[in-house]
Amino acid sequence: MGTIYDLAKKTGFSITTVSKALNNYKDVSDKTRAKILQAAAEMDYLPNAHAQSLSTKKSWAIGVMFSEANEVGMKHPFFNGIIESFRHATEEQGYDLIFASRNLRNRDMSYLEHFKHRAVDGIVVICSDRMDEQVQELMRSDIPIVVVDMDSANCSVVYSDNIEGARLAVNYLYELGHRKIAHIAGDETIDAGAARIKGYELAMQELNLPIRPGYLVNAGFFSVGEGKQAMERLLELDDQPTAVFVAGDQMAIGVIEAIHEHGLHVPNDISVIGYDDIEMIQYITPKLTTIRQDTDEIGEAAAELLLEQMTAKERLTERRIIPVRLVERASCAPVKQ
Amino acid sequence: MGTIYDLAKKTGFSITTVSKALNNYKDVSDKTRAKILQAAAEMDYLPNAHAQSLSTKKSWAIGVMFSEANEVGMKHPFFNGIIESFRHATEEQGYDLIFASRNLRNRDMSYLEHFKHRAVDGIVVICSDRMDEQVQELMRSDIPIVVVDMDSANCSVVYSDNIEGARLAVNYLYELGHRKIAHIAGDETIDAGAARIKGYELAMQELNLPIRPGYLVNAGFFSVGEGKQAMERLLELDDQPTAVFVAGDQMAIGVIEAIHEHGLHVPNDISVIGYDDIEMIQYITPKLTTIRQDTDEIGEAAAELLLEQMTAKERLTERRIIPVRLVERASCAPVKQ
DNA sequence: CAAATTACCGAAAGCGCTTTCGGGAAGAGG
DNA sequence: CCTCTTCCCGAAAGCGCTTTCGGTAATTTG
Repeated sequence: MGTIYDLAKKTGFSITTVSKALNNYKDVSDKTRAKILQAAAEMDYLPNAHAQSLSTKKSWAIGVMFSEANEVGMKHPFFNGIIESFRHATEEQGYDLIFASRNLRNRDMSYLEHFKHRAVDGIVVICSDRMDEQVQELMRSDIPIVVVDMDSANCSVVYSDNIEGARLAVNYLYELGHRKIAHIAGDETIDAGAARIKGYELAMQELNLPIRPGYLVNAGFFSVGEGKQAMERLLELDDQPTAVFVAGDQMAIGVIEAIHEHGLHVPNDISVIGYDDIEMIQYITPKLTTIRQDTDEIGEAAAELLLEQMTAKERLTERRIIPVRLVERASCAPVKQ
Repeated sequence: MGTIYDLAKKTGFSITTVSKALNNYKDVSDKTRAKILQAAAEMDYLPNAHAQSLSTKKSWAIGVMFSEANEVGMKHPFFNGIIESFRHATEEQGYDLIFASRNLRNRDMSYLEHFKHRAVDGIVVICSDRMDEQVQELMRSDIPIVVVDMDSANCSVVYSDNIEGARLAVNYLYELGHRKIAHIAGDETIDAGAARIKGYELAMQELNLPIRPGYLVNAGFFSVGEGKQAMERLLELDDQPTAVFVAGDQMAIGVIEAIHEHGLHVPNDISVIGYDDIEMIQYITPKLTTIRQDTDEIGEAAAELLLEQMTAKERLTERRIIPVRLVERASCAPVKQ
């Protein structure tokens, strides 16, 4: 591979000139530039990123932090769609992604510390838990940052229009004739959960529908199992809902499971609508009608907001809310007379 | 944050001594070490990773390359399970993962070049396409490397016991009374596809079952749609199989869809068994019986093989084959009389 | 008590690159 | 022909850290 010293020796120029030629400085003649590039190609020269970063204070790396709350990490079907799209967008600008550990030579360190150690140019955090101390610390720092799926006044954020999504869901059920509409909700400590609850309440109010006792049930953190449990609570009610709006697709899978185990049919007995539009719900029975979050667009928006800060070299606080849309499949039907 | 120069000034020692104290050299007294560590803590000192790497030639970073063949990247439900477990294992040893782009200041470069540029300590590639020129190049290099889901004599590899897996599947169907067993296969250019075909043929031979005309159908690259198409071909046969072993879960989903659309029932009319055990198949109808690949163990084994090389600082070529097991669910039934 | 260890510390070189600044040569202008 | 630009190029400092090697002071040994 070699260094610029080797290149300098080989071509007879100084390392200064070599470096300039490589970096397209204008004060080197076309002829010498050509010679140097030629020599570089011949010896497969590649600049050392660490030396460059040390000297320029720019690492061309973006640190990514996943919420580890549920220990799924990159397996999360919604988050990994976002990160994939984010990666594509930043890759085009020449950035690499680094997934940091919290372990430095067996010494524990926070994500912020690790990112500072690595001197990343920016940080993306994909996390729903606003109480996470690690995330708080990142947000307080002065490194360019964008956080996804969570709101904050102190840094750039991007998330879906959860209130509108909830409204879409409720209105859709209403138009199918449903009046007894329940909501299986995500925990209120999670922004997405709270916003969808709010949207549900708003929509119900706008439609002059009462939220009957027990119709708003907290199902925690979006897992299949929690969804199932929540639905079982609804099925115990004397006054059962005819439709349920579920705050997440994974939960909705559990919800459908519970309904089926109860001997009821989806959607003939109970309609269910989910949220997210993760891939697998196209393959369950019935195919789930849901509110689609556009992971591609979320990832791109996040990249955009972060790149903006990195080139401006200052923190900005922009909020980007991505529209959602309803995807009609087969889990909702007109209410039975 | 500050540098070791600041620390030196603050404590009155030389930067040499500061560095030694920080790195637990034994030729610095306990007293001065304590002072220096104390000062370091006070000023939130963190070593600069780039400077360290430049000086030590160790970056504590592992480059990861995903097969981009199907453009799913980190969304791939099987691969991302592996990478997640790999990450956990390497994190414990203090390594960070870097997902490289192929773009360096708008200059195209290969993954190998990029990894050299970043001076990673090792590389993990998760890829099934043995023809990928990028992967070939990585394997030819002298950087420690481990490749997952593919065989090679030139570097450390880890993959599932595909032959045994296929055999398990076929034998299981046989024990249920099936004799007309078809195989919907992955493409032979993919190691996993080829091995499962081989296992299928072997098992059929061991059981003295003929592979009837049209019973071995190539379904390409493991997608739902390709699986569906392949099954439609099987359904056109005069002599339809009573059971089909499908080389991947995603394909199996398509297979079931095709069977259902044909008015037949799984498993009463046709049994289907998949491969992988990705999460979503627990939620489809019927729940898919499958051969489970242990992504956790694969990721750990890959980490182990790579760490071994990185500490030995030389390339090794070890092959690790991870056992599989059959997970019985509801998509297979005894053959109809 | 002199000599030989041992314990502790620092000067300096080096890792590979960028960037400022100055200087010489060539060309332009009068 | 002389001065002023413009064009190219290189010396040197600096980025933050590691590591070798040598030196002094303190300690041990005989």
